[in-house]
Amino acid sequence: MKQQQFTCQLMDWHKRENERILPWKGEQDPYKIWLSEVILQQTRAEQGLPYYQAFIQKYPTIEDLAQAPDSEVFKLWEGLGYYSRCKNLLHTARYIVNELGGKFPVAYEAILSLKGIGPYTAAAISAFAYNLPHAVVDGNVFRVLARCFGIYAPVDATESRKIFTALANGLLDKEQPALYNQAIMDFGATICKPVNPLCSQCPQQNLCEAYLNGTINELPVKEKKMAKKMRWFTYFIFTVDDKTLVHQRIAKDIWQNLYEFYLVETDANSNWDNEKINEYLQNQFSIKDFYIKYISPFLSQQLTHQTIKAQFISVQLPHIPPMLQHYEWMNKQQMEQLAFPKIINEYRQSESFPAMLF
DNA sequence: AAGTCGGGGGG
DNA sequence: CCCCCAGACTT
Repeated sequence: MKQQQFTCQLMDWHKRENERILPWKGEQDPYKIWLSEVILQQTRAEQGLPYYQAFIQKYPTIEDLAQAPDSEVFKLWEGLGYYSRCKNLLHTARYIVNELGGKFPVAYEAILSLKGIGPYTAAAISAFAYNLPHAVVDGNVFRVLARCFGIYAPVDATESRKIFTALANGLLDKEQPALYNQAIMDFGATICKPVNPLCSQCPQQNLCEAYLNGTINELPVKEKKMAKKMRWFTYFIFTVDDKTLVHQRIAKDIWQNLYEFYLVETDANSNWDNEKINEYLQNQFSIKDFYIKYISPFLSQQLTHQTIKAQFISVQLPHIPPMLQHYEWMNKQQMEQLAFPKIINEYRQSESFPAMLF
């Protein structure tokens, strides 16, 4: 039976050749498992590793996390991306502490119902923390199964999930679900890699459809290709004495809950010269008495589905204009507590080393 | 079912 | 430059 052979060869590889070491491997505390899995959603292990360690050190228990202020947790998450994960993490920590007496749910369905926990993370926690027989289906598993079993169903189609999940659960070693799940993900990450997989040293050579048919580069199949948008951000950095205007992003858009400066988004690369800035400040805020300290060129940041071009215009004001009073004005020390998008931090860093300016 | 949400690393 | 990553949520 091919399925049993796959599992047998996978477990054998795991026990004898898998040398991948990560701090959450073998962990059984559901809180730590949960934290690591959320951090690792759509994130490479190497990228998430320092964040995991920082979170565990600062919040050793779920009670510690639940009691922490939002801003502090977002600051710790800063730079990791997909910030709704952080919001849901806090929400669920507080829910478990306040409504469930701090006891992490044990049943798969109960775990799945928590905010920020989907099918993958629920299976991972069930298996790693409680050794329950649920197979994880992540990007690694999609790829490994598509190749080994020659599955051409597109992995990014909702309907295909059922096929892969059913197959994954059929392959699961039900005597040791935690070990099996760890094995298949490590295998996908180190041997059956997305590009240039190490087929020459692969333990599944004898049964891998893609390898035997020479179709490794065709699998897995993806069908969606998202168009990229270009967005032009002009940030006004308004300062009055030692205070700077900041604003928390609340709209349904990128970087929700993070902070930024005063933003003007335009359709195209509009040229903000002195004259246009004068006109804008007078018309919008009735500001006349100001000093333009610096106009930066556009910095660029690539996101998955959009390219951000951001420009920074530093404007010193004699006093806080009435029309900008409802914004937050913070000094340097206060600003250090806030989480900013990467492109803003890049500018802020260059700002503190004027010699390095572009 | 399709769109949206970041940032880093590798080819 | 493009693709992918220990996915989940919203519409």
